[in-house]
Amino acid sequence: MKLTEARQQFISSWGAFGTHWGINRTMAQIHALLLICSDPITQDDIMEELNISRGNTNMNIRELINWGLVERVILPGERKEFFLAEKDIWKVVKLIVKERKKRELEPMLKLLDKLEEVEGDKRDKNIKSFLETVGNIKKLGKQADKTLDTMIKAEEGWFISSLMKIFK
Amino acid sequence: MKLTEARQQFISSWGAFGTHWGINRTMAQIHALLLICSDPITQDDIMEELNISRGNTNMNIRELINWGLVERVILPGERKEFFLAEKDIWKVVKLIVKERKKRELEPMLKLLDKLEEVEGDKRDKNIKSFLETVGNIKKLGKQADKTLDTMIKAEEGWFISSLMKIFK
DNA sequence: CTAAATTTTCAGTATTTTTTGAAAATTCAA
DNA sequence: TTGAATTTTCAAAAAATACTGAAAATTTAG
Repeated sequence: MKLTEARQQFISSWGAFGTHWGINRTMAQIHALLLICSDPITQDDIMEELNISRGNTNMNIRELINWGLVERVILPGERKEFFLAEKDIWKVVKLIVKERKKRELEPMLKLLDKLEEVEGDKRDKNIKSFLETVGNIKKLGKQADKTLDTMIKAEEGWFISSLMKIFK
Repeated sequence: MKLTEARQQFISSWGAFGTHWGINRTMAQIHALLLICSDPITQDDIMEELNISRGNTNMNIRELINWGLVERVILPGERKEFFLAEKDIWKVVKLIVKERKKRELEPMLKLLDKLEEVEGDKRDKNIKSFLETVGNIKKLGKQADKTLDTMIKAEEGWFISSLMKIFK
């Protein structure tokens, strides 16, 4: 396989992958492209490579920057802005986990706390079932939250070797 | 908060949660409803509670059954089919992980294997960068794959206590 | 300051995804 | 069997989401 084709496949499947994870296709594709470029590239480079409009490119780059996955680079003597992705995959994973934990897991846990205060006779079958479900989800969610916190702080080497010990 | 309101909030936020995880809103809402019902319920119950059409209900129940999250129950003396969700949250998580691993992680790893066979001079900056990115993602992906396999087979108690040891 | 280059915004458009509802298929009691 | 009850399918409609492109805002070299 030629590099050009390999790059295209990587970008397109990373994009499809993203859509299964609540990230829009274009954002994931731009990210993929930046991941395989060793040097910073411009908006126009991205527009050309992915065949997308200026507005679309701009908005999605900004979002990638918000996530901390991409940084703006100013090259001396150049008028245009350049963009560069974080290449350390472990850092990438941690950034994504951190962001999604904040956006999704934490609000969910807060809601579950509130829902446990539901009023009514605890012996009522419906209430019992509701509280049981909510309680169990919360328990697992809290554990996941702690584990992810540890992971976010961890060095890759340390984390992987800890996992290895358990999961040989 | 009254049970009715609490149930609604739970269902609606579980639905929103699902959309961030590549599961459609309705499927997640039906799942939420079934999770908090101790007894099996019918399609019509679901349609009424969630205000959705028969076709939509039917398709999404079927999908939940495909995932192994819900089972069809035939009650003696009843003509209609009833549905019941797996209530053990640990099992639920394992079923979801198993399904998504199969649908997403495994195909991705297969693709990365293929992409590593790209032809060309390994000293070319672009090829080098491409191979490095692909290789690193593959390495992490393989580790994740192994860890998830262990998790899928594990008992909750064992798994959580193993995590506790590391992540105190 | 001026104006060209560049970035950002956003209303309108296009695309994708989800939902509906009615018809077709299936099931099952009698 | 038969036909009423129930489930399933799927084309068309609606809703949600993403994208475009041109105008506005911003930046910077001279």
